[in-house]
Amino acid sequence: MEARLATPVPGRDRVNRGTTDTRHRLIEAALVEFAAHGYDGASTRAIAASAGTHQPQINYHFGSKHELWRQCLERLLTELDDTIAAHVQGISRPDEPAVLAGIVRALVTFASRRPELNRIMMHEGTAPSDRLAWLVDTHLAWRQRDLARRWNRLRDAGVAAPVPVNVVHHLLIGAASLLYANAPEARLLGLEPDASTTVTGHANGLVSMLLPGL
Amino acid sequence: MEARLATPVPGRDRVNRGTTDTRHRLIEAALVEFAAHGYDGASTRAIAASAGTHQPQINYHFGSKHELWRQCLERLLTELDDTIAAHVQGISRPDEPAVLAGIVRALVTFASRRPELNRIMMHEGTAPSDRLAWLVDTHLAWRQRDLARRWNRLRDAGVAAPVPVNVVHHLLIGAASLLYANAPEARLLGLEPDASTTVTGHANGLVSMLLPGL
DNA sequence: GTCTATAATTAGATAGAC
DNA sequence: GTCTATCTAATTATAGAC
Repeated sequence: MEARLATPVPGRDRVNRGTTDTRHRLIEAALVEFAAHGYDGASTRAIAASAGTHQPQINYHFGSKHELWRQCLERLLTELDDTIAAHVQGISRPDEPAVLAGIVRALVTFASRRPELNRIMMHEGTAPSDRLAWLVDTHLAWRQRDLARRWNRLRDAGVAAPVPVNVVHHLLIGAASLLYANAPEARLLGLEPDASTTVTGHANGLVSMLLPGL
Repeated sequence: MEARLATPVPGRDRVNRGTTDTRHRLIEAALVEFAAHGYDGASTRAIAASAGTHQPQINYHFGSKHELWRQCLERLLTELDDTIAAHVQGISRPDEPAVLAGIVRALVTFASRRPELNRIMMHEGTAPSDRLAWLVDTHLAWRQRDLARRWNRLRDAGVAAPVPVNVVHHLLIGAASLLYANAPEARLLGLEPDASTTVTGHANGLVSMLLPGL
């Protein structure tokens, strides 16, 4: 593993910043490390250093690395739901096609602003584990079923592209998020995943591909 | 990291299987481990055990974990090129739209049969590293440029969907491969990424989405 | 609640017998 | 070329001072 960070709170000793503040900084630092290097590749020392504190704080505040990871995902999925809700509420005439278009735009927007969720999902999805089983049972299954129901109705109505229901979830998530999940790679290729023109062009193109009858 | 494997060649001692045989078995085992757990998460001990040999064999045959990883990618990318070539050669009238359709079908087919390449790419693309820089320089950049040129011509001809060139590479790869890269997740969701009906439906749907004017 | 010190385990790489 | 034994460094988690 490449060297990354080693600054363990320079100078100040035993600063009490309150429990919620340290917890939030640890979660924010952890979700970035988990996203960049995967669960096994992320070290609790690097996370603590990035949060400006020391490694044993993780076990004090969360009990274990696993529980810290779990709370990172709760945070990220809450933010995703907030983003989707905001996009869907801003629709003038909310019929079914417009709502799905709003969800697609929300997925692209969120992936660009918070690439960490899709990065972690892509790391976890490559092998069975307790973490993956928890993710699927508590957060992924109902989302996949909800999209499948919407897709079936839109296919029947003739507005959706001829994509089978059993592949549409991963096709949509992959098409919407890989550019941002793999942003370090995209930047080396000369692309600009962070540019607002990139994101809006991406969202518009994906919506018109998925819903040609809109 | 979860426990996985611990069977270190039971019984037979110092069996000389020839250098190429052991090398091939190590590469095959390594690419599966790298795909499942990422570079940092994959242990050379687990790789060697899965290949039916011992951990120091990796350094004997490859010099380092990094070089083993590099040779895994050479192997996988060669197989990808073979798959694309086979799909493109089988086209009766090879005009530009038909060739791109063949490439798309090849990407979906290969992702389903050899999910390890896309898994490793998704792991590596989430953070800068020497490995990522090597991947982009020697294997990814020309592929992205080739697709961009094809896409520009097909957009001008009016057969391609209204997707900007700067996002089409990741949109296509993500849409084509996430279902198989994250197959362990998909299976927990009740999907069947390995079924031939899934793969052909996926490929057909993606082609008609990307090339509505075909 | 924060910090230092450290225990217990595991990592990749090397030396040398056969 | 294969195997055992081992070195050094890194990992997560814990004990206890302040």
